[in-house]
Amino acid sequence: MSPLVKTVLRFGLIILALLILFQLTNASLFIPSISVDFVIGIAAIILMALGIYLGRGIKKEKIIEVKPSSVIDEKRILSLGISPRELEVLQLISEGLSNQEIAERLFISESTIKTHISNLFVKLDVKRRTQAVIRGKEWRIIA
Amino acid sequence: MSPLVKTVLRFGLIILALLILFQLTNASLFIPSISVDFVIGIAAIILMALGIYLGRGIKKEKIIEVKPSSVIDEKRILSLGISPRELEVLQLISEGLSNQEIAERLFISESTIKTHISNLFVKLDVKRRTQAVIRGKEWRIIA
DNA sequence: TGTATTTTGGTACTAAAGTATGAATAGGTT
DNA sequence: AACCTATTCATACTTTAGTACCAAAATACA
Repeated sequence: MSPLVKTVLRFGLIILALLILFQLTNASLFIPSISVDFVIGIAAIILMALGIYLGRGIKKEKIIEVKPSSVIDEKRILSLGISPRELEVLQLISEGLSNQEIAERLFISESTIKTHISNLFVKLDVKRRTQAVIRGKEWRIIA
Repeated sequence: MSPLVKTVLRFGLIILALLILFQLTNASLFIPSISVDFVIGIAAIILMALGIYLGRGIKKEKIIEVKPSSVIDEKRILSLGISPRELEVLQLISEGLSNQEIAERLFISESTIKTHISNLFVKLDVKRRTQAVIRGKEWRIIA
């Protein structure tokens, strides 16, 4: 089901439930055999069930927002002064590539890769590529 | 807050809300200036809010159940023939330690660490420690 | 146009990682 | 006892990683 359909259904349910409640209230006023307390009880159950259903829907969307928590923190990248190329290299390091392989992938010399990596280590405050990957993920600057 | 306290609070809220509702209902019957529709409206809002709050709690627990999906696959460790010591070394590699640091941590020589690592690489079918970490997590043999 | 940053690359070096091979020891199994 | 596996360690070696220092282009920017 599309989100739109779901939303329409939800609001439809709310309106329907409210209508039924008002009708029940009126009925209870004219038909003494149905106690007001009974109506209130039914109303309570219906509305709480509705609330739980709606709350679930709200939460579901929130979960969807939370789950892809691997959103890159652009601000931190800027504050660390990490250049786009350096970030690209870091990403490839995290994918398990060697300096040679990264160089071939980016069509530049291994020498340049080493420069980028050395600069990265300073900015990330690490000593090894394995630590760089951990930091990169900790600080959400790579996926 | 502990889960027990939360549960008590929740049910306390439910009872409180119901009591208020019944009181309001009685009041509306004897004081005509307060319309029944008004009471029903307030009841609807309170109960739906309560329902959403309760539903949120239910969902939160479900999320907690889903999150710790990183259970170590002991069967795969055995099938790969990875020894306890090798696994220990792999874990420390994944924490960003150098061979020297791993050796000091485990009170054995760096030479032994290299042996373990070489054997690990064969079993994991990788060429570098960065790849070993990726494989280790892919195959759920490390956290 | 001048300036700052990024990107690129080189050389030379040190350090770390990884391979290959062999071997000793301890513990558990048959 | 004989056997197997895990663990340990060493030597010698090759490869990769990483550092230090420098410098030329390219790019962006005011």
